[in-house]
Amino acid sequence: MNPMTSSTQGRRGSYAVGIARRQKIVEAAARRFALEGYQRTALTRVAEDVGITEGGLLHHFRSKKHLLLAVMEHRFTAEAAWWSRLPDDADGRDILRAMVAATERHLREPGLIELFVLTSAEAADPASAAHALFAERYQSAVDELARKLAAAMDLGTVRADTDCPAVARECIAVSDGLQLQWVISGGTLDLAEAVRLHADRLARTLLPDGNGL
Amino acid sequence: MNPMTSSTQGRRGSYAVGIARRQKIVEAAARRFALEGYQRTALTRVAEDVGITEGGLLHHFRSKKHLLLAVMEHRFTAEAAWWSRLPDDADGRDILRAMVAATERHLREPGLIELFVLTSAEAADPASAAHALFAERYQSAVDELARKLAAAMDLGTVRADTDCPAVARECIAVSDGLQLQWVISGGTLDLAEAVRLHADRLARTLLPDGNGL
DNA sequence: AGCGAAAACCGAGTACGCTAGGTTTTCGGA
DNA sequence: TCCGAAAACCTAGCGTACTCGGTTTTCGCT
Repeated sequence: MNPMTSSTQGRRGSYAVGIARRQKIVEAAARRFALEGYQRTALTRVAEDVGITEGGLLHHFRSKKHLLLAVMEHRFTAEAAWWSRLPDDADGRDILRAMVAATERHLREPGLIELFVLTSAEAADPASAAHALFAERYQSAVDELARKLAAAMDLGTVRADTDCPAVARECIAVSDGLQLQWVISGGTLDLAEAVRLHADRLARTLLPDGNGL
Repeated sequence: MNPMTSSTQGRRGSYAVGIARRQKIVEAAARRFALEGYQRTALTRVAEDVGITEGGLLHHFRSKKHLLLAVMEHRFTAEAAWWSRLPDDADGRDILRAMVAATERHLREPGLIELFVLTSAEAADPASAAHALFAERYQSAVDELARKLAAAMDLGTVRADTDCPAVARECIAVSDGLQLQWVISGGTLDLAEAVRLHADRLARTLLPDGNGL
């Protein structure tokens, strides 16, 4: 998965010092970004935190955006791991409830949603590195959710006439869109409740019994 | 509404040259941003376009972000004007159809969605100028939509047990979230169709006849 | 008409993101 | 063990966003 952590035949690969350094940098950056915001953190400060020069830091991460991306990549893998814990034979109601639970999880990690919104904007530029990562992340997120919905449909816990990929896309769109409204409201909006209301309404058209959550 | 366009007693206000200049600047910036992207446009280029210095430009717009904001403000007023054309006695189905029509409108304006996503991210910072504007815009957008839904409910074209503000928030969240997925997909995703599918599903729980669009 | 205050604009300087090239350090293999 | 190639790191310099004075232009008011 990661070609930098172990030497490939022919190529050299990273040294032990480099790997350790990169880890320190990501940790320091994550701390600074959450504390004082992405825009307001200077690369020099992060470099100072780990005891190297700005130029030295740029050797490991080609740009400030690449550094932000590395921070986000950590979060994404953690998120994917959490979702994979939802069993494949989960019924329709379980899946919708997981959407709400995921939102509650996000709310417990301070600064995460802000960083997510920021990276999203960066990914809008097709030339950026974030673009590729986000494109892949969204694809797999939608696919994974659609797959679980389709499995539930096979088991009869989701109505047979459901457009699973479309519902999956909608769920993720609602999650992202409401997160945006949440940050802009300054945390005033009851994000978890808003997601719950959507999932509840969705349940009434999706589940065979026609009831909510 | 705009204290700069007309002289208030005591204060001086802008000069005619200044107002004309600002307009030229916003036009030039909008062109550049759409053409070569926000990040890649240098303020100096925009200043050159209108025949002044970078310092001169910064006199009118305190920062590059403020300039972006001015561009977006134009779009927002145009958007609000479009929505106000939807009559107050529109029935539930009309309102949902308007959501789809609005999306199709956005798709016809190149670069607009990218700029929107970008400004959203900026607005995540409570200290930024975009924050205030977006907070206000979202509030009025949600309120306006909720109001129209409530009016339709009074006329019996939307089910009586509908949580209008929640539905309004959801519609806007879906729109924003899908726009994000659209830019990240590089325009591959059929945005209008995705919005239509959501509106259709919503119609089946919201409208008294229980049919789609 | 023309005074004067505020707007409009310029120019120099700063901080930061980033590039280019050179120097030092690491560490696999002879 | 120690050679040397690649990684790790630094220094110098450029472009850009932004600040801070100072200078010029506008235009309401007498």
